[in-house]
Amino acid sequence: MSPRPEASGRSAARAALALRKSAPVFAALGDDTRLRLVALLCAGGAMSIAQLTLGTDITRQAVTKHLHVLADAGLVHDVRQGRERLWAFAPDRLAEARRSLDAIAAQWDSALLRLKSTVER
Amino acid sequence: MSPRPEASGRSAARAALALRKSAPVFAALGDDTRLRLVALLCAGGAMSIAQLTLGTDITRQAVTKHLHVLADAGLVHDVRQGRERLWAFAPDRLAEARRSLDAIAAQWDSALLRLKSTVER
DNA sequence: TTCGTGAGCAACCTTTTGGTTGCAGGTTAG
DNA sequence: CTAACCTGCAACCAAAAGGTTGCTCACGAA
Repeated sequence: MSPRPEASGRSAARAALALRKSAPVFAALGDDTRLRLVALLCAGGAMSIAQLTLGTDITRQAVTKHLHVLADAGLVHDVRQGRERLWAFAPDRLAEARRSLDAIAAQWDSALLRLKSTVER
Repeated sequence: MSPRPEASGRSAARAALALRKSAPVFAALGDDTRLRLVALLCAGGAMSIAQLTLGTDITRQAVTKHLHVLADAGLVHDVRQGRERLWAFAPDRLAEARRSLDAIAAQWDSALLRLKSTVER
């Protein structure tokens, strides 16, 4: 009876917790500048703050703040190297967020299926 | 030559656009209350504001504001019915956001692969 | 018709956010 | 050693976000 399609039980509660845990990640991604930073670090490997500021129209300090927001959300981590500080993408939290969205979508699909079967009955 | 694995060309630019488009969706999901609302509407079908306020410790007005934020992000839409107004989940934008996260993850994986092959060479 | 209920609108308040400027501290190249 | 460069910290500011209260309006049932 385990693969039963979500009877509002324990697994739903677990999903809700995972969802609440992903909220800060979504909040961190919900900004153009930060989303761009994530994409950059994701494609180009670790970069310094100065490099990340290049190509932006905001101050280095603003970029620093955004990086800290991303770090607090666990999307990014820093490595000190000499006089620079390199920032790198950290994939774990984003994977969690991805699973959360998948869970929501799956819940929607199953709700649609239930509705359809109810109508046909 | 179309399914070439991302040579930083036109398709990358298209992905960047899709990403920027998803930022408002992530911003809308980046709040505990709204995430909970989305999960509710996703599982339970359309609901009125009064119903959605039940089980929350905030005012009906606050819930209304959150619903408007979600509607602006395209995650939810409303249907007027008599004196009530029902809110329902709208899956399209969330699917787009999901694809955006997938694209980021894929970019990360391919970057790792490139790095690995470079090291081995 | 009248009363109860679900909703809209507007004003207001506090906290957070996104951004800036200015200055001080390490590090590395010449 | 010294100058150039990358970074950190703190103060400050304007705008946006999250929330509340108070009032009004529309609908439905009795």
